[in-house]
Amino acid sequence: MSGLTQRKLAAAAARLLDQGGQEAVTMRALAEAVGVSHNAPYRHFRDRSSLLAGVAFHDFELLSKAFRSAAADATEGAAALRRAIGAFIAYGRKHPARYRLLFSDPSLPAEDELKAAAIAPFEIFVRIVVRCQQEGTLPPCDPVRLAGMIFATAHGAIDLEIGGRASGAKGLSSVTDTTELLLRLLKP
Amino acid sequence: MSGLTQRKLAAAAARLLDQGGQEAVTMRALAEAVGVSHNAPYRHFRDRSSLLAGVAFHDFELLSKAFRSAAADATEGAAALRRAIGAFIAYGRKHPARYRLLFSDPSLPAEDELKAAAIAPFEIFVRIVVRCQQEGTLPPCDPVRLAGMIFATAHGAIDLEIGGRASGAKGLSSVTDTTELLLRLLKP
DNA sequence: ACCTGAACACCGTTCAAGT
DNA sequence: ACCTGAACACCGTTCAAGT
Repeated sequence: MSGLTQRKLAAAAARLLDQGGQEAVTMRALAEAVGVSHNAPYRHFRDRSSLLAGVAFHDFELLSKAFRSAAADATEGAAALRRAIGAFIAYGRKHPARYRLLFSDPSLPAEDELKAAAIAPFEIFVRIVVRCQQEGTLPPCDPVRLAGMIFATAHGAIDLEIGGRASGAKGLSSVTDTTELLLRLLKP
Repeated sequence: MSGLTQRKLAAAAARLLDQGGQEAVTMRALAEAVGVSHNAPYRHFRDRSSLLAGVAFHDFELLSKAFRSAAADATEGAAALRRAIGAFIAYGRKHPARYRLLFSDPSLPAEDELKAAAIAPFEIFVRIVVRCQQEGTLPPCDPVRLAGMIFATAHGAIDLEIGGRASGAKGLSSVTDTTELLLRLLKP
């Protein structure tokens, strides 16, 4: 697991996702990008689906790191929450195809290792929400549900934007606007 | 436009989406489902992408109708809002692949006719939000932004659920829970 | 006008064979 | 152990030809 060639392949797949989206990630384009024969990737990944799972695993850890930094760098919970949401939005905008792979694509395999990596960022997010509740900047209620709700709003706004569904007429012109409005109205 | 065979093809495509998701909708499977040669669909749709656009157009109108019914059948704005959100959730759960096609898929073409159909349900949704504001069951602020925010939350929760990202640990076990929590916390 | 079969350039994946 | 070329069963799409 995770030998050098394997990591090189996953990195190349991430690049293909950024450049041309899901459909650009063909096993053959990947092989060519790395400079091997069209079927060599099968030595390192069972199939296309588990290659994408490898990219997703890496990126979930990346987001965990970003959320941890947000929590550590801010002195107040409210600031930590805004930084975490900001990192989430920035990732979605910079890497739309990878974002969808992580948070939307229903074909992503449900392996235990990947599921654990997927839950990690959310758990950090919950801890930030708890801090806000202790500070009194978020209402007192079940923190997991509250975090889930805020997370769903951010995800929905990001997904609508990168899917091109957030025309001005929809009041979703800015993802930051949407999440800011939510946080403002949630203030107790 | 919209001859009999064309509508039969779009209906068959919707069925394929429901049964096997995006990847099951191949021009060849579609042709077989309707009983014509593998390239006959090209007489009615420019390509696969515009076939999917045809399905999306039909479903946007379906949702507009559902939202209009929600608005008409309820005597109070708050009830209308819950019915509209309920219809939105029910559609997403019953037709996940079609839901993603309408609200997530970035490859959906950006034709004017389709964009108009896509905005229609949201405009009805905004009017319901305005009614809630007049009743005092939603806070007074820019209604389009508020509607956009509620819509984003519902979409995010639905998308996470049909993508299999809403394990219990995420506090997103029930989409209805998430939207209910939002509406409860938004009550002025 | 509408449909057909053949064809082209792609795919993912497998397999026997090489070093 | 790792890579290769050939092959298979699929795709979307085009085109010349039929009625």
